[in-house]
Amino acid sequence: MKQKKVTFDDIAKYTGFSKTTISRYFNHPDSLTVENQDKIADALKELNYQENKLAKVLANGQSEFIGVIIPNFYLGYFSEMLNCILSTYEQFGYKFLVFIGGNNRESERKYIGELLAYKIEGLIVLSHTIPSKELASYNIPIVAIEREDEYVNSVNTNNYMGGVQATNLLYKNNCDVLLHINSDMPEDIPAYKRITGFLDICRDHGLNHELILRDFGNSYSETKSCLEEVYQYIKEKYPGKKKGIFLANDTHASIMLNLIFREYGRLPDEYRLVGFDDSPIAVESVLPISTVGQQIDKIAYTAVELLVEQMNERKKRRPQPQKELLHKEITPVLKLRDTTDNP
Amino acid sequence: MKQKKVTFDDIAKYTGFSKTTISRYFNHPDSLTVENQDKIADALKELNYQENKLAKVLANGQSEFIGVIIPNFYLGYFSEMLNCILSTYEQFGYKFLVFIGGNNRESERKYIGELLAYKIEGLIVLSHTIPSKELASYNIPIVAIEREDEYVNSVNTNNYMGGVQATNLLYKNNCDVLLHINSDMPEDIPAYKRITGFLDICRDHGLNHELILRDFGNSYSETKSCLEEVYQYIKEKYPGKKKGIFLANDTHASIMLNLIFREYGRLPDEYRLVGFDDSPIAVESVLPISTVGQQIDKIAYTAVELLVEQMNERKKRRPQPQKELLHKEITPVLKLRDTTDNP
DNA sequence: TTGTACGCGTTATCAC
DNA sequence: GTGATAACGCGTACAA
Repeated sequence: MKQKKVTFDDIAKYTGFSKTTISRYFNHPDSLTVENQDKIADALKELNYQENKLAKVLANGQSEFIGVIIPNFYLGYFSEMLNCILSTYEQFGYKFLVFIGGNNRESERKYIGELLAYKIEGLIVLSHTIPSKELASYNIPIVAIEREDEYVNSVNTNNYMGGVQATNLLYKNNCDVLLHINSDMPEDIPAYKRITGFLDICRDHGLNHELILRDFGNSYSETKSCLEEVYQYIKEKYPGKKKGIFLANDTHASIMLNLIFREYGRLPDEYRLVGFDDSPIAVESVLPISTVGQQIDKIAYTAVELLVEQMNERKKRRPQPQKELLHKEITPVLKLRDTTDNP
Repeated sequence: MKQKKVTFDDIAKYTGFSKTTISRYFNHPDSLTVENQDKIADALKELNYQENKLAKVLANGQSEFIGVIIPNFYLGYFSEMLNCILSTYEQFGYKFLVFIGGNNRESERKYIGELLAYKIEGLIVLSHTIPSKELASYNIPIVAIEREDEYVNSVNTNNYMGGVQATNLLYKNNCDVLLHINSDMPEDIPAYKRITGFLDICRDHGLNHELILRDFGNSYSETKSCLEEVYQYIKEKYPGKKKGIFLANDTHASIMLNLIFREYGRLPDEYRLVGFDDSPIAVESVLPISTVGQQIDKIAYTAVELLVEQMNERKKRRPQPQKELLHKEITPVLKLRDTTDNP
C-alpha cells in the first residue's frame, strides 16, 4: 500500500556510490566532483526522492523545531504575535510546534513534555502560568515574551516607556483628569511597568489622576460588561471634566470607544483615549485609536533571533553556558490617531 | 555538556529487563506483570526518563503530525480557525506544523516539501494557491477548508445556504434594494455559492438588487479605501432608498458600518447590514453586526476528524483506498444582532 | 574524493 | 511474560 520510500540506500545502489556519498551530496556537496553531483542529482529526480528529516534528527540531534506556548487567541495581540513568529521561518528555517496553553498549568506542563519528546531545540513562552524558575529547569534555550522572566531570557516591550508615552500624550491633551484602567497584576509581570510609568508621570506633573484596577475575565463579553461598569463609574465621578483614559490594550480601548460612540455618536471633547499594543482592532475600530504601538514583528523577530543564538551556541563542540540572562526591551512607538489631539 | 539522555537501554540495564520489555511497558503494559510494571515505573522516575518521539516515529512511521497551510492572518477568520484547529489536540492528540502561505505558490510548495520531510500524516489546507489536483498528487490524506476542492476532501460552510439566509434577512427587513459586495472569485471556490444564493433569492422574490464585485487587495487599508469608494457609489446611486447590504465578511461589514457611523453617528434606518463569518470583529464592532455565522469550531473539528479517519485507515494492515471524496458542509447559523431588524 | 561500520532511540518479529 | 535481533533512514568517525 504505502509506496515504499526511496532512501539513501536506493540512491546509492542506483548510482553505484555508497550511502555516505549520498549523505555528503546533501551536507558537503563541495566534497564531490561536479559530475558526480550531477549523477546523484539525476538519480534523485529519477527515483523521486523525498527527504526524511526525522531520520536526520535522530542521527544528528537537530530537530529545527521551536516550541511555542500561547495562552489564547482572545486578544488579537497573540495571533498577531504568532503570525510574526511563524513568519520568521523564511529567515531562520525553524519550524514551530504551537500549543494553546489555556491558562491551565497542568496542561502546559503536559505540552512542554510533548515538545521535549519531539526534541525541540528551543522554546518561546507567552503564557504565564508556569513560573520562569520551573521553565529554566528544563534546561533548554528559552525566550519569554511579556511575562514574568526572572530566570529566563526574554523580549519585552519597554513597558515603562509605553506608560510614560501614553500618559504624556494625555497630559498634553490638557485633560482634567487622567485615568488608567488595567488589571491588578503581580509586579513581576513586565506589563506592570505601564502602571508605574503612568503613576510616575502623573506625580511628576502633579496631575489629577486615578488608577482603576479590575478583573476583566477571560472573554469579550466579560470584559465588556466590566468596562461598562467602569464607564458608568467614570461618568458619574467626573462629570463635565475632560477625561484622558489610558487603557490596558486596544481591545479595551475599542470597547470603551464603542460605549462612548453609542452614547454620543462621536468622540466628544470630554474624552481622550489611548490604547496599548497597536493590534488590528486599533485601526479597525470605528475611530482609529491612538495607541502605544508594540512592535510585534520586531519582538517576534528578536525573540526568535535570541533563541537561535543560544541554540547555535549549543551546537558548538565546546558550548559556553550562557553567562547571564538577556532581557531585551523593544521600544514602543506611539501611534497618533483619532482618539487624541495630536501635535 | 548536553546531559546524555536516558534511553530504553539505560532503563533495561537499571531494571534488569530487556529494551523490548521497556518498550512493551509503554505500548502494551498489560503484557507485563503488575509488579514488573511498578519496577519499571520506579526506574523511570529514578532515571528521569524523557521519551523521544522522533525515534518512535522513525521506528513505526507515525509522526502524529498534521501539517497546516494558512494563507495569512489578515482576516480574523483564519486565526480563529487556527485556534480551533490547534485546540483539537486535546481530542485527537495530533500536533500541528503550521505554515503561512502568503499567497505564493512556490513558497507553499516548499512548505509542503518541508511538511512531507517531517512525515506529516495528513494535511489541512486553507490557502488556495495550489490547485487541488496537485495537492491530491502528494498522495497523503488531505482536507481542504473553504477552497477549491475538486480532487481533495473538504469541509466547507454551506455557502449557498449562508447567502440565502443573509439575503432573506435583508428581504424581510423591507429593503428597497439589496446589494451584495464581494470579490470577483472563480466559480469553483466554495464561497462563490454565497453569490449564487444571493442572486437566486433576489430573483425568486423579484427584488431590486445589485451585485458589486471589486478587488479588495490584501491589506486593511486597501480594503478600506475600496469600500469607501463603494460606499460613495451606493450613496449616490440609491439616495433615500433603504439599502440592505450583504458583505463578503465581517471585516468588510465592520468597515462599512464604521463609514456609516462616522457620517451619521449611528446606523440610520436607510442601511441594513449583514456580514459573514461571525469572526470576533462582528461582536467587537461599534454596533454588534448581524452575520452569517460560520461555525468555525465545528468546521475545524470536522476537518481534523475527517483527516484522522483517513490517517487511521492507512494504519490498518490492509488499508482500503478511499472510495470517493468527501465534501462535508457545515450549516451556517444566522446571528441576529444590531445591524438588522430582527423578528 | 569515496567507502566501511557503527550509532541515534524506538518498534516489530520471532523465538523461548 | 520476556528477550534477542533486525529494522527505521541518516550522520559521522575513521579508513582507504
